[in-house]
Amino acid sequence: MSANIVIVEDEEDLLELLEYNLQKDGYETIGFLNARNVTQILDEEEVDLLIMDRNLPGVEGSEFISKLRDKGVDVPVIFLSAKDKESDIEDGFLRGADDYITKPFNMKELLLRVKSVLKRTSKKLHEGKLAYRDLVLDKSNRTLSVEGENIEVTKLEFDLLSEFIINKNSVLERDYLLENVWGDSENYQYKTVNVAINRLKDKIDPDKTKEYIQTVRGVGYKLC
Amino acid sequence: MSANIVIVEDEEDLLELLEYNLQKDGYETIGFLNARNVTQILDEEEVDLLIMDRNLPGVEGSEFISKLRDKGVDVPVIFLSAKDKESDIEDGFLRGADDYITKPFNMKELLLRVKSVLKRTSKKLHEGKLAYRDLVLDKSNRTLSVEGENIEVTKLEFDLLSEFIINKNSVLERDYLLENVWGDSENYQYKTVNVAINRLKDKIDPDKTKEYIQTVRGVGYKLC
DNA sequence: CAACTTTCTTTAGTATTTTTTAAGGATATT
DNA sequence: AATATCCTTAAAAAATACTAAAGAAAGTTG
Repeated sequence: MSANIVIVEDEEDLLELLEYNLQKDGYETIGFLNARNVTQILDEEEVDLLIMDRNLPGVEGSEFISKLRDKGVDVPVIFLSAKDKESDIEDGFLRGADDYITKPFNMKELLLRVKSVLKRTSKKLHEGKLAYRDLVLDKSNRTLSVEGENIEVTKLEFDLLSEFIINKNSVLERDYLLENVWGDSENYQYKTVNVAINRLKDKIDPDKTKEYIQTVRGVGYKLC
Repeated sequence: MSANIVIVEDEEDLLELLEYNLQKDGYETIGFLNARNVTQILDEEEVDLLIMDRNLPGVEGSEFISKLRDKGVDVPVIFLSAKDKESDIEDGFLRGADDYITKPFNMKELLLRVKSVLKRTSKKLHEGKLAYRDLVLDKSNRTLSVEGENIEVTKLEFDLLSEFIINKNSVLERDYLLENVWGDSENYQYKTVNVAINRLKDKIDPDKTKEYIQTVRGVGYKLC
């Protein structure tokens, strides 16, 4: 499934050019000539990226984003702007933009920045590796190696350890784990987590010398 | 605590300039003239960002990052490059960089891009820490350090000390503490607070020289 | 499709840690 | 010096976690 991109740009030619190029790269685009109906779209549709001219007639682009952020909308934003004075660049970043491109710009670079922002915001579901100390998880194979040795893990164990590596050094509460690994904190009791974690501990550190996962009594567990 | 930034740049003048400016902005920097010992540093230290020239003698910057990613190292990377041919930009992004700046660049923009990358990658840098004098509580780990030394604390002790740091300098009555730390002032007697506080005092100041928590006779306790 | 295997959840009993209670001694306040 | 308040200590109680094993669910194989 491809990403949905909303573009707000008052120069009609440029808007068309952007839509054309982004669509050619396989993205779904929705174009606007002003910021008026954008908020609504963000509420209703799954929007993955917002590309926005800062110099819109009426509302200032950065002002607009600032308000969005205040409302808790955290869609990634790339600003487009003719200005390149330093103060403006600063303003753009400070107001919650994820990237900033000054006009005139190279279309190819824009496409790459779009790709880059999407890559780091989308959760990188089935690619790459996660590592911590001598634990290495390979997401594509769903395999685990400990100190270079391959260890068989079940789906649950893999997901659980992923969550810990992503949040290394933070204590994860049982409720959080049930919600984010099991996907439902209502219909499981927290002891389920205990047992699952101990099974995992046993697999990654059978001699109990490494202390990868520590239990934080009364709170949860942490990887460190 | 500020972010740690590793910079790899073979032009000595530029490296110095970067270090100077980043340090001025409050970051800790470690500079390298080549990629040789960088891997080691990434293993050993908590590195929050890697700024790397792509055109290093010997190893190609993007090649280097590519290998890091394969090993599961997920430190954010900003590439620096004199090249601006399209094919290069693409390569740079595809190999796991988080941002890309072409030389010659505006130092202010670099600083802002650094800030931006750090903001989205490590939210927990300043967040979630409570500190007073040389007591530092990290909420995400639930760890306490006193004068830089890590001290084990239980859930109750952690919550208790949190309450004191949040309300530093004000006297907290036993009833208030039972209500806000224990969550119930009905079913506990106030002596419970005494014992808990003394246990805490003992942990954070075993020699009794610091006087972090003072008892206010007839009223309660305060941290100062 | 039934038997089997594997994985996961629940339960119960046990072990461990933490917290509370309580009593006697210490300290401050009047 | 008398009194109220607080600290220290130790033991009892409570909370929490671990272990092992049985039951349930899902997937596999003959």
